Amino acid sequence: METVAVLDFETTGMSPRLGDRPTEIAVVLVCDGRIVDRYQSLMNPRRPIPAEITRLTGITNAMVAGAPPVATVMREAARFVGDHPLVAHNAAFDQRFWAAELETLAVEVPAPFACTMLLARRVYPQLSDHRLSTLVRALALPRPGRAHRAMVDAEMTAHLWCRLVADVGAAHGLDTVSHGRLAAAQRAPRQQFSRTLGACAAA
DNA sequence: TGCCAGGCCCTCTTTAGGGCCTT
Repeated sequence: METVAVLDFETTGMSPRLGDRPTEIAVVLVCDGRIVDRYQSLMNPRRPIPAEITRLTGITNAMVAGAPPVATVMREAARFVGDHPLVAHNAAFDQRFWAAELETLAVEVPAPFACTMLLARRVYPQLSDHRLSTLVRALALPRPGRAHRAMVDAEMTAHLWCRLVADVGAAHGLDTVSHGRLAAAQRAPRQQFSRTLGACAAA
């Protein structure tokens, strides 16, 4: 049975290219439709957290002042993820920080990302928007705590991933829906989503 | 000085523009 690693970052801003860095990471391992392991840590970004981001996440400069350095936490997180394929909501965002920080540590990042936001746009086009909070509410998924903390968002994304796998399998008559199949189909044009899934199934 | 993400998607498009989504 395939295991995937669902991750979520809290950061000081939107772009590592502009100097933003992670303040917290959470990774949950999902196998056979359930969470089987968890990793979570605050980290010290060595730059101030803007007030508006503290208001959003609740993570303060005082909270990260005593946290381990980013490099230490990222090495631990990379070991925890191992070779498992990755999943995130709006994965382009988390992938940028994942790649940027691991690149500075000379750690290879071979695992591909699947994006629950791109997939949700394909699978639930009737919804008004595809924010994580909207999807959790619309699909009646578990909400384990305050949103915009890494572990809560990672767990909500994990539940969304499991629901997507189940719904795609049921809608397309597939016994198993792998990470690779969904990652390949998530960027297909909307009209070709089903055909791409079928092609991946036949391959 | 003033501005600064970026990839995807839709449409009043495709030689472009703007909304969505993450913090």
